[in-house]
Amino acid sequence: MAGARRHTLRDIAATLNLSVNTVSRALSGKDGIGEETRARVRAEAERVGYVPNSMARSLVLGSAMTFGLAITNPSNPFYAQLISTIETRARSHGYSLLLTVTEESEEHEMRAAESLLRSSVSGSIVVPVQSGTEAWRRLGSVGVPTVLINRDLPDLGYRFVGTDNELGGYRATSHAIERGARSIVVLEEDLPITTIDHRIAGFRRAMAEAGLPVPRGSIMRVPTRRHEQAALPWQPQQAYQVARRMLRRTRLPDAVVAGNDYFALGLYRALEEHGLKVPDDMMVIGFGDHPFSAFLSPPLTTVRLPAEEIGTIAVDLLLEEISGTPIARPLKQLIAPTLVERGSTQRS
Amino acid sequence: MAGARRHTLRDIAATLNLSVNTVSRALSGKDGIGEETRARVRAEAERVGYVPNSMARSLVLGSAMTFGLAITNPSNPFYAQLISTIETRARSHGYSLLLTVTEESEEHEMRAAESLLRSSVSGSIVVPVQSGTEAWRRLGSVGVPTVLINRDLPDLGYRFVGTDNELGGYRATSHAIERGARSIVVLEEDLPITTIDHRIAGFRRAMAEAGLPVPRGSIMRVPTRRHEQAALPWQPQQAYQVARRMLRRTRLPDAVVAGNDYFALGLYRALEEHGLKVPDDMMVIGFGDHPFSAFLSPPLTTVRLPAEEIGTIAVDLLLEEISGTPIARPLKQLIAPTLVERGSTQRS
DNA sequence: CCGCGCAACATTAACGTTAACGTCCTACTG
DNA sequence: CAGTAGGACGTTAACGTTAATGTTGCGCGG
Repeated sequence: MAGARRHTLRDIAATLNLSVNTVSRALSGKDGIGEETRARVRAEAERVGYVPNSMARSLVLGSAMTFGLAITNPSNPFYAQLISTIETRARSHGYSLLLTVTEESEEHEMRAAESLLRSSVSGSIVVPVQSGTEAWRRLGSVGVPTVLINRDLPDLGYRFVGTDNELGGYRATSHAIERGARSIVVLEEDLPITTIDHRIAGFRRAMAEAGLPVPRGSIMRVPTRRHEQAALPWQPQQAYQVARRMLRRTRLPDAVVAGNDYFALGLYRALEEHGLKVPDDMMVIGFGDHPFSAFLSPPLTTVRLPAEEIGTIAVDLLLEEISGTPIARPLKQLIAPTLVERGSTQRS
Repeated sequence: MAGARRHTLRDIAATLNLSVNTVSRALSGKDGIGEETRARVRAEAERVGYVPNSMARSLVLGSAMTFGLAITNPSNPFYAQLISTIETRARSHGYSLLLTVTEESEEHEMRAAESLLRSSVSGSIVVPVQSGTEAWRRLGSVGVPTVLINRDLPDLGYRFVGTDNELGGYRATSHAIERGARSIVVLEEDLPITTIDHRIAGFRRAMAEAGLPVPRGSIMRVPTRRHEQAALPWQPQQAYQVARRMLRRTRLPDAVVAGNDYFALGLYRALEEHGLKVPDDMMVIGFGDHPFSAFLSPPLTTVRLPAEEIGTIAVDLLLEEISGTPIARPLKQLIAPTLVERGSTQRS
């Protein structure tokens, strides 16, 4: 790891007896440069392994060619795929990705926003913790294009791309009803997040349309304490315990709609221990279509979230906003999730 | 998203009738500044919402206070946790994280290295694709401290932190033998990666020590075509198909050691379809301890990889190298994985 | 043969910050 | 009371790049 100082434009200019500006223009392909000179500059740059200093470049250009991405938890498969999609798409347009992990903590979120601000990111894509709007308000107020994904912060008036969770909840529930369920329980995370509220709203709508009652106890909350285990995705363990509590009831539901596939997994175990068969004794529907879900026994019916689409649109929105083209898209954009029907709702 | 220009030190200096330098020192907490002046500066900075421009700062300081992280695939749970750990630890030391996704492609890797170089990262943590060393050689040659994780590139002589995969393979295999297995098959990914080779070497050592033969066909390869589905983790589907091929053999193994838990999952299905019970008819051991593995039926015995430890050490190595403290650690560091014994190897 | 225009380069300034060095004034020492 | 130390601030330069503006010299038309 030898500390060979990096070569600069000045170095090249000096060895070739040219001015710094000439070298700059030669390398950046601008005209007003003789072909022979350009070739000489290129050769020398190649020889010494010249790498432009993008900090100096950003400083003078006012743009860092970097997008900031604030994610609550990369171990959530949905967010992992978002990271992949966003990074790849951003890079294909010449932008780098500055990643911040907020761990569902407002304090981390503040630091993350501060960090993105300092770095003068050209734009940022944010999954807000949704416990406060302060952190991200400043980003917009200093003119950093910001797109919220997955969870909205309506107060800010930012662009938003997310899943139509209401529709997801509705489709999952309707599907269960179609397959014969009359009494349905929802197993949701214990976080004050709009995505969850919307899913529950969709559940209620489906039940109402079918004329089915939603008695007390239909919505069960799984305590997830994300703060303490930030690096881990939702633990099936907590859902398992809540499910066991549910199984002590005298009247059991015909179906359970779980807030994510890990919850469904915990439920699977509780049911197995209790001697109940999926789907004959109880149907199970998950959310997220995690990579393992298709291979459970029985394969899990689940709502597939449009991660790729959300990531792609988010980047495109930033690009359009930066380029100044008027954006012919709605301010808030909800992508419909699709229900993947599998064995856990397929009664024989 | 009003384009309010960002305030600079000069703005503050102007309104307070001070010099830029005074303002700078007041805010950065250096001495040689009157307490009253410092308070006035702080107040004004607060009032206008001053945010230091880290590009200008990096330019003059020569350090961007940024680490680069090159990951092949964030959807791999192991890498997802690495990202989490590394980001959090880096941030706690004041460093931001520039993330690049290489998608197991040498071409992407070249671009990633180039990008990190341009950004003058203070250090970088790299999971190499291992199809070539060229991309990362330059990083070191211009003095960027670089730590390889998970996969080594011995030619480069860089620091390396990874899992002791040989030991992992050995422990998994020994465990199966202890539990009575005599004929064992290994299901591994079809990539030319040292981690896989080491796991297989550990397998062979355990077999040899137990005096067991390793006939042809003991190592089965799962084609994974990562390039085509970069955003997805390993698909159980491919392992399932390979497993079915295996089940057509006349003599079946007593145990299968899978290269990762997704493979084990595919195997579970193949076995179930074939009417074979885990673990009584065949034991299964996975690699990675993915979050779902403890909740499979039966729960999967698997080798837990030390993601947190690797991420932490990698960041610490960079910090030490940057601070110039002599590092009292071996150049190559292998962390021992731990075997998590669960139901899939627990015969009744 | 004069002057104009243009190609090919050089010079200068600027981006926002930090570091090294200057300058002033006050207060203390002998 | 002269000398000086040091606190409080200002000035200057630098980081590496790009953009705006100068400066040559040469060819060409009138």
